[in-house]
Amino acid sequence: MTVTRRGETLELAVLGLLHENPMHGYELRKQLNLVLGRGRVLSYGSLYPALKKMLRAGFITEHVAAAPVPAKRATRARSGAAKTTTTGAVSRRQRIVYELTPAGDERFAKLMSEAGPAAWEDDDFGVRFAFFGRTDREIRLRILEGRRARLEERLAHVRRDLLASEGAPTTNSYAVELARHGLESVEREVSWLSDLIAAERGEGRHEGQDGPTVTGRLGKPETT
Amino acid sequence: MTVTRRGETLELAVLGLLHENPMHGYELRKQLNLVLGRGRVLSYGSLYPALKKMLRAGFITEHVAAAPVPAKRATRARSGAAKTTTTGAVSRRQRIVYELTPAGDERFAKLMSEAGPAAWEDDDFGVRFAFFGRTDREIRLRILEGRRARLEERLAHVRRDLLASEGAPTTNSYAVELARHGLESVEREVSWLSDLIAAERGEGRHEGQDGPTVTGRLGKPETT
DNA sequence: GTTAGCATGTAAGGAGTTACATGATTTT
DNA sequence: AAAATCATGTAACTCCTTACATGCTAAC
Repeated sequence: MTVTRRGETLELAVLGLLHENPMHGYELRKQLNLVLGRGRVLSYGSLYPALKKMLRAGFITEHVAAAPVPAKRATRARSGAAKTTTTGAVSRRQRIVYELTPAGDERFAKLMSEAGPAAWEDDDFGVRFAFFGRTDREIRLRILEGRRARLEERLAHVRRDLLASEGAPTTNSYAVELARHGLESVEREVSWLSDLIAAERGEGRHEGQDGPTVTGRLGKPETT
Repeated sequence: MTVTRRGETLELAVLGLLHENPMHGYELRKQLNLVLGRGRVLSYGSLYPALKKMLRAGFITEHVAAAPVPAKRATRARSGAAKTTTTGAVSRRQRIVYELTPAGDERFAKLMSEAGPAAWEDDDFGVRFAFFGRTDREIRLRILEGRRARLEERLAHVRRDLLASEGAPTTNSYAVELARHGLESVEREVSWLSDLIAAERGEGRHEGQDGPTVTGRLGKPETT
């Protein structure tokens, strides 16, 4: 019925992340929080059932794995002395690692290529953007431009309502200030998008091997 | 059980808006979209049931009213010539106007004074901020500071996850850029809050009659 | 030794969306 | 004449959160 169903967003995000590398739930969630953005924090009550569903659908597989030795600190804390665990290797905390199946891979590609109107909405956009590394430039541009148009539409709408509300008997300055601030941050996102679009277009000809097309603002600030 | 229940946000927003002036559903929704912020658009499927619930609770009353003459355009378009409507005055489209009862007034005051942790969350914060005009400075400060702390906590969390993800085998530049952009806009909100807090503190002594305490950034840009 | 973080789940419930229904009025 | 906007609702459904339940491991 509906062109692009809600709820596929989470699925897409999981597929995308697992495509990069296998992960267990707990870590997956942390990555999802970044990718889903807006400071949203996904609950386990959402994540695990979703994973189960994807398992049933055959998009992912699970297998129990031992957590790798904590690396950094492991050098010092208790050298030999394996407790009393049956297996020779120190039985670490168990975790369930999820991995993409070929079917999941296909599913991911399919969802990514369907860049319908839902892709310009907040969450969906964030997820699709996060996986631009594996998206054709044509689609990248479509999404970026669609998103920008969507935001501009939003701006127009809000500005309109804001003007209308100024005619009201009681003008609430705080509400106006709030709306103004909101407007400003949307405007900022629009210009961010414009930069990205320009960069994407600029790279047009010599497009090729290296991942991200962004140049202007990208790059880690001062981390080494 | 829970300190401040979800779902009270919409109720609070409606109470606050109706406190300013009576309104019908359609208009209420527009105002709510401003106050709820983030470009969220509330559906009627949420609004009307909520209003019904508040009616039952006795916080608001409804009464049918005729829409006022469209005002602006009415001056030119057809001067005298009232169509053929039975009533002397041109029978306008009917609308249901909602008004606050004394009980609703009380309810609003009560909810506003309970500025618990829920008040620093996105939606709740926006609503409370919008009604700062009728909030004590003490509470205003508590909310502003709580909100700022909440955001800073969020920042720390995201930055932590971001660093951790950089150690991953596959570093996804787009995801990083997305997170960076998100971070930036949260940082901007923090400084906005800091300005507001400073302004709020500055006005400390000669606090009094005029509504908003904000001075630095407020004021319509170039409208008139 | 206690707190904080790691790790995985389930059940119940709520809040809100979508889709459906319907119709008047205004603007182009 | 058509399209947009105004205006009010309901029913089904879905996604997600909250609260519960459990236990290991690292750091202070």
